[in-house]
Amino acid sequence: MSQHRPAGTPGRPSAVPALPDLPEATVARLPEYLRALHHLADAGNDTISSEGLAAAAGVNSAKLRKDLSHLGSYGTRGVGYDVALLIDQIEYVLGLTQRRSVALVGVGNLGHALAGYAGFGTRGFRIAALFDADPRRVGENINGLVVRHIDELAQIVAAEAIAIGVIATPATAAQAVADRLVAAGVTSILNFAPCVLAVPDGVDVRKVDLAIELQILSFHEHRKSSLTALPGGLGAEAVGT
Amino acid sequence: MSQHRPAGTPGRPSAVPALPDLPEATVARLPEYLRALHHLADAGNDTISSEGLAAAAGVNSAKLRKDLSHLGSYGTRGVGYDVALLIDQIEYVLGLTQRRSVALVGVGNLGHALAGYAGFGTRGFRIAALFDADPRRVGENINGLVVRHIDELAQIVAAEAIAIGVIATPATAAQAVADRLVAAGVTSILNFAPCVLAVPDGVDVRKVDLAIELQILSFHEHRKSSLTALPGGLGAEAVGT
DNA sequence: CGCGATTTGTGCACGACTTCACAAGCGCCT
DNA sequence: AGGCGCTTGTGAAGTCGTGCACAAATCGCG
Repeated sequence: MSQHRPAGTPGRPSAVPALPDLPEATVARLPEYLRALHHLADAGNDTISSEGLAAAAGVNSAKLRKDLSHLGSYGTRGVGYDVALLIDQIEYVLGLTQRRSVALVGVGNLGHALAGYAGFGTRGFRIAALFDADPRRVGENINGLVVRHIDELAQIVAAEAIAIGVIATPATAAQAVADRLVAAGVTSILNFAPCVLAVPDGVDVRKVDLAIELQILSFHEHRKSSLTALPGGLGAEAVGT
Repeated sequence: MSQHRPAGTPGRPSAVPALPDLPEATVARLPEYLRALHHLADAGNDTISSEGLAAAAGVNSAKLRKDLSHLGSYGTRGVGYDVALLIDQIEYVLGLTQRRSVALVGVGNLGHALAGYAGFGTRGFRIAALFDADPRRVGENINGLVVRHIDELAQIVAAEAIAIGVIATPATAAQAVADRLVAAGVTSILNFAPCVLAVPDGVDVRKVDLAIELQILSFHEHRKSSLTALPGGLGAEAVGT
């Protein structure tokens, strides 16, 4: 991760709250808090205690308080947190105050599903363009978006100021696609292909590999079954993340 | 996680190599090593150094050696690791020597894609049954599997000895589905619904939330853009995981 | 106005994970 | 046989994350 701190962080005019550099573990949990908060808000809650929010997000309450304290002091002792205010704060920190456009490359099995996934739209993102290398898929209309040929990628990414790319191609094509995305100016990539991507410094990559998740569960299954015939409960819940 | 250690671990007959209790972080990386090893094997490599494998898996070589050392000593100094042997060892530890059956609940947008995803089959898993609550979907044939009504879940999970369940339903249905899976005997759940699941001790849950991944990337985008006009490179690659 | 109940924010100790650096081991070449 | 180069396996130090426990702060009530 980046180590640089903005030179003038202390004593700034507070016009913009300034991004504190959060621990990566905290960043990974903020979206979960955000989801829980929206849920609470829909249920009509105006305030929520750290205990309550922690339960809704499935974490320890001390951890939650520490996470939120990194954003600043937005709770009231004896009362709890203002739900609406906290939502605003987290959305600001996560950069969700502006809807972010993403480019989705690879409209196969998984790509199709992602293109149609409503959760992106409701949580701050807009799929701005679909690409595929297969000419037979180009022109297809998915959810109101037309699939374009990947050769148009650079032009459209630039025109729409897209900074995030999603790769849902086979692993063999993923590196080439990543290279094209980076060349077009994308600086964050979500990779669903089961392979490691090499990208320049300054480009962030996150990977989601569905088979890996199952293999991790398989390990725990294996472990449990090799422990049968032992007295006492096993006690395992919410493995890893 | 489980704290119990098998009472008789030291001095066992070594008929079965015995599962060492691995650090969770190591377990999460083993599948990645496994994928890289298969790739190397396909490319005709018989042995591989920790440096080489680490590069292929996108990790630090010291970390890789420590991870593998937890499985036992399967490398040769001055030479490296025997690819085939290491594949066997990792597959054994992950419990992939037997193909594991999984039940997939929810055949919507995402469920469809998962049902058709070839990566499961090639990496140790078999989708043994599909379920949905919507009668209009029941009976549909996806990839050679017939969608069944969720009321049949208990019976089929028992009959096929299914231990792993995948939830690809809307968030509103996820907890109810999880309860039914657990009641039917499933002890590991992969949850794609954006919500927290409550399950009894002894049941493992892993969660994949696509929007959360994007939100984490969004944070880093926000951070990068608030750092422009600063001298020097930013340097960020392979954020978290 | 003061007191008690409640809840946040945080210092601190602990544990987990990472990374460096190097001794020990292995094979090859002479 | 012996030495040299390469690579593993691991001690040790450092970093990061977690969770307890409590002081500080706020509200409501008598």
